[in-house]
Amino acid sequence: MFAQQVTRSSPAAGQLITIAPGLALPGLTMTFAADEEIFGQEEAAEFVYKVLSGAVRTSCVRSDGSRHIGDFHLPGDVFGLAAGATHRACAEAIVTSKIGLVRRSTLERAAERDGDAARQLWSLTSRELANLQDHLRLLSQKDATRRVGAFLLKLSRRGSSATLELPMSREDIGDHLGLTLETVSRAFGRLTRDQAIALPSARRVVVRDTAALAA
Amino acid sequence: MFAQQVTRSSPAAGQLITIAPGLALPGLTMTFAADEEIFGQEEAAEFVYKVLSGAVRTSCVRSDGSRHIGDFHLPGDVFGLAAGATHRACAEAIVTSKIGLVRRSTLERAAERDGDAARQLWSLTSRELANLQDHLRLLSQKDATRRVGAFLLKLSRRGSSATLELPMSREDIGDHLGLTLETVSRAFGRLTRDQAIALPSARRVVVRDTAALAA
DNA sequence: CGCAGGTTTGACTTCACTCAATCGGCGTGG
DNA sequence: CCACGCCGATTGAGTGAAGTCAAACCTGCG
Repeated sequence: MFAQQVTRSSPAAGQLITIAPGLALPGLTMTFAADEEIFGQEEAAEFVYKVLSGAVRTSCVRSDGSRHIGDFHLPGDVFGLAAGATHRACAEAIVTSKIGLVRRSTLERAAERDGDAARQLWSLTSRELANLQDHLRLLSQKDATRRVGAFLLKLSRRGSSATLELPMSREDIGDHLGLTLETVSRAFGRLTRDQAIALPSARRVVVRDTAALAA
Repeated sequence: MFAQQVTRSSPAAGQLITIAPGLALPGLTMTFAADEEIFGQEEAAEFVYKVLSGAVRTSCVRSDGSRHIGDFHLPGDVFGLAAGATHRACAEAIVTSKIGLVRRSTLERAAERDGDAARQLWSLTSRELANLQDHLRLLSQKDATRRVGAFLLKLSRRGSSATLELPMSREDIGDHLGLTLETVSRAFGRLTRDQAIALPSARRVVVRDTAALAA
């Protein structure tokens, strides 16, 4: 059931990781296999992470055993920045992923030295917060099809092409949107029938009508 | 239907507003009547606000006309900090509220001068983000009673006494939790029957069993 | 070629929404 | 001081959308 650290690569040190435009800091890169844990809930927050390739989900388990996926992180995204002393969620690679790591202490020293770096970090956190507010608005919306549509729309805005390659399963999407995997699947079906998207395969989505998704 | 600026007080300038522990900045205080707008959606974000007394809701209207309440702000809370150039939501006083205002430019100058101030602001934003993540976890939970229970629990942790005075209506709570006002009312009823809370009056809640609320 | 995983589809149930009526407190005015 | 009216809250009946359980279906991979 759980991630096994089968193919964790030996860390490569001495890399420069670009945390924000104009803010590159020394760190290391590691490769994580699918379903491998990057950091755990309640774990001390030692690093800040950046997705170089692959995809990551940050999730936590509720008291009733159900899982909540806070967010998905795609190449270019920085995550683990919002944590306090310990992580409030765990992060796992969805597919094989190359991750850049920068020590928080490195970050803090850079912020102290350089006011511009501090502002970049502040701005990064603010943008993350705005993202979260959007997602909140999405979730407080009830209609399942709209939720899935908005989710796909957000993904499609990231990619250059109209075709999306989904790294995550229906269950992952469900746990992110507060729906069951069956409902997510039915929403895909309805969107396909309504010509809003096309589904060449289960994990490949072609966005046909962005307006219909936003509806 | 909408806020009317009936009793807006003339602003009192030259006050020191405590934005964060050890970060008091010059600003002004204003008093807003119930349902009066503090700032509007799409409005330029000129100030950062702090609740001195009363209660505030930040909300926005979705494309389908329904209202989403992002958060409630109680005395001591700072809001409007996360905004970019313009506000992404509007803020209204729920009851008569005294609000402290500090210009963003004042804040930014303080952050540039003083590294510690910058860190305080960063930390404030991070805490707001963590709050939002909690709320997200709450919302992706389906059970209406649990949502309301968790909401009351969060409120009760703020107050010193076990008795809560709710400034907001059932509809406000519903728009915050993604429920209808009737469902909120039924959840209150169920929690009362289960001895988790007592309801001396509609707007007064006595928390009897915190464990039952968390369940 | 067959297995295992994720995905789709189906039948049934449950829970929240909708619409509607009633209740209750509070302020106003007679 | 009491009666009325207003507004928010509660309660009820019926509907609909998503959840649950279960079976069938791909599809990539050993």
